Amino acid sequence: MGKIDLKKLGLKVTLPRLKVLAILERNQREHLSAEDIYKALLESGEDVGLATVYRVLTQFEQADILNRHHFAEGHSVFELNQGEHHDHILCVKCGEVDEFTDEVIEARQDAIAKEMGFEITHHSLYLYGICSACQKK
Amino acid sequence: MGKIDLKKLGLKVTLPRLKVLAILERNQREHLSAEDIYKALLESGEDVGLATVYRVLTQFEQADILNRHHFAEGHSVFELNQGEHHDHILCVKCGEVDEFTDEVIEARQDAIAKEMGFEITHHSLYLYGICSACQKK
DNA sequence: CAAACAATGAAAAAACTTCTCATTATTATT
DNA sequence: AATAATAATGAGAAGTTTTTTCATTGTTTG
Repeated sequence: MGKIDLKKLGLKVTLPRLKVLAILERNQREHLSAEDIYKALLESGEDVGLATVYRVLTQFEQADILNRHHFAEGHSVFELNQGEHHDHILCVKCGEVDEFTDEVIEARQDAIAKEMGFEITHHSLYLYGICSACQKK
Repeated sequence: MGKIDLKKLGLKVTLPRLKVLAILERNQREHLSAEDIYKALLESGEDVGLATVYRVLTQFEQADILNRHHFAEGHSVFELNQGEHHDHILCVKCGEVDEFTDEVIEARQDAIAKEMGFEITHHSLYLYGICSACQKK
């Protein structure tokens, strides 16, 4: 996978940015909140302020390095932009998050946006339900 | 449209609840935040506390009287549950919100949830883009 | 290596939401 | 219509999440 070049994105190469990036790369399957990342940094003995974490995440989002999600939790979570887009399905009981993609849905979304005169920039689709493990409890 | 019977829903019929309901009914095409509703009440000369507005909205959500949405704004917005489900398309420039429904997408969502072993409870789909009016600017 | 300027940490502040608690209102029952 | 039981309310405090401010530090370009 191609390394992310901060300089090319107009961002100075600083320790906080590299550290946040490292945390995200180490947790590619997770959806981390700003607080999660901040705690992970503290545990690694890094001295990065929470405000900086928020700033860096916002910059990374604008640079399309990562995606921000608003699950029904009250705070944002982030994941590295891994090239192929995907959507999410979440368990309302245990909080598990799975991913999926569906060509049919993608195509319909584009068609709908076109019909309604919108130039689509992005979308968010979250399915909420009870996962198989929680159904058995 | 059938009037909403708070009593049948296990909610006592109180002035704040009726007033919030009236605001929502008067703005069926809008997506109002708790603050919006609170301000609308103040402007109507009603003496309702913000905490009550939040409480009532949460109760209405649980009673399925309304839907809560988490657009990419950082706060919840609400709209009366008008029977038929619909999704949303939002303009990232002017903030306009339009609605749509698509049988194909609905069906695929159910199929995907089933495939993944989920018992689906609800979903949220938001398309973001630039509306036709803003494209011309 | 120095100057220009952007990034940082810490703390304060802002924005949104929930909680606490004393008071008031609603309801079912007289 | 009055009462008792109980739920709802308003005000403010407090909790969360996020942004801003500002003095200091770090990065980059030439």
